[in-house]
Amino acid sequence: MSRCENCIIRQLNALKALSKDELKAISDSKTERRIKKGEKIFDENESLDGVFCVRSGASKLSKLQENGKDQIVKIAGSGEVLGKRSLIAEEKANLSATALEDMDVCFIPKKEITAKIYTNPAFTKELLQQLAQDLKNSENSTIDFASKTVTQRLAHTLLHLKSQAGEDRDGFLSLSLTREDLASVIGTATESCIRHIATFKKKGFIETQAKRIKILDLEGLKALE
Amino acid sequence: MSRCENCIIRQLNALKALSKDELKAISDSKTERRIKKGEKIFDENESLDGVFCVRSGASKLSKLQENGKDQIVKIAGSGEVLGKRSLIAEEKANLSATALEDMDVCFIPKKEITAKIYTNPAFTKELLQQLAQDLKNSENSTIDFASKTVTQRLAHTLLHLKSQAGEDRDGFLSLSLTREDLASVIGTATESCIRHIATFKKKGFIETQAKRIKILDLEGLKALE
DNA sequence: GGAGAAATATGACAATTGTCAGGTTTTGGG
DNA sequence: CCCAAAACCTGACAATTGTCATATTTCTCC
Repeated sequence: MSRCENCIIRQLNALKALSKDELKAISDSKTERRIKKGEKIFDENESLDGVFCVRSGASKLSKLQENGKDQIVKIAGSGEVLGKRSLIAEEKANLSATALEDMDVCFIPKKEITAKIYTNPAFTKELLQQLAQDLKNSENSTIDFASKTVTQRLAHTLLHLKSQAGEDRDGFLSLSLTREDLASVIGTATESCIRHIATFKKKGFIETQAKRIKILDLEGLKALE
Repeated sequence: MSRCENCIIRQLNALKALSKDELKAISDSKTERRIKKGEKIFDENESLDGVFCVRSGASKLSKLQENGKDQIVKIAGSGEVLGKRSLIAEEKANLSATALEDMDVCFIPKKEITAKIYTNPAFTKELLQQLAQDLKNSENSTIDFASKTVTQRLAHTLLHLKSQAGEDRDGFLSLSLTREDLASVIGTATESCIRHIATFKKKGFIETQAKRIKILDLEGLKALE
């Protein structure tokens, strides 16, 4: 069983502001969970009594639409704390979280977090700043959807996936989404997404091998977004 | 000169968590500003050393796009605290704020706010919850742009304007945006927006008088969104 | 109140995106 | 390794949205 005090992942989120003793308390009350690809971590409208700290693996945060399609809002990988917003707002989850790969997450009960918000100013500051960043990212994402074309959003998303999840030793994006999920991230129909990918291939910007994508011309993609 | 202690507007935002003494301190250091329709309150990339509490009048928060168009992210009216996100993130403004009507705002210097974040837990909690709400709204807005049609977004925006700003005695929306601004809120071309408005008129959902819009069939619009 | 500017409106057409239908390839479990 | 299911891909066409050109109406301010 791993200990929060020794976990490097916490450097990536607000938990880094906690003292060794505080981390020990969290460590004692947390539970580790292994989540298989495709499993849900939590569902929209679910009451969460804690947060999930992602140790490894990527997840998607999405919301089911009336037409039955799942609209992805964000891809969240290691270091992210899922359920943070719901915990702070004291509301049910607005989005559901689903594993895109096998994941290791730690569940930290609500009381461990809320207690510290009012007693550890450094932690509070981190939380506020994290929310402020999330808000900026979300606003910028809204702007992209409102004013950019599918081509631009695809280029942007591929570049984002490269910097967020990285590449494997063959140069392919480490996180390969299905075309359906990629289309949802971009906010378009699966077929439309596939066609734009085909265009990018023809233009030499990318190369694919089954669902995997390799970026060949970074500058070319940057010029598009 | 009005005093924060007596200002009812603060009930609408995180400032409501402050004590009378804290409000007095803020009141002494704040400056009131009257902003004319069309004027900018602050610009994107500007360093803000405080926040603007809106007493009256509506504003738009927007970001200039490469194509020269302004993408509106949000309409902010009385009670809203503009610049909050930048102050917390300790960053330059991500969006610019422009008056849509004549406005009265109070400028509150940064230090008045930051000091209280770590000393008044109730205020901190309000701030966190406000950011969490903003984040949820922004995420839901992203979802709408990513998955809804222009018709749906227009219907939704009209209903939102009605509940946010209300109607005048003739039943017209109190806040009348130009078609260009309305199009930007919706994320479409001005002409497209105008055409959808014409369609709504033909169907009896709304009525217009110059730029002003009156909602005739609330249920009809709700069914569309 | 009138002139000029700005905003609103409409037509015609192009470009983009969505949908449906059908194929092919890939994947994962036994 | 094989087979069924899932994912991927393509074509054909429809629907939506964007663009440009040009009226018409409304607003502004002198």
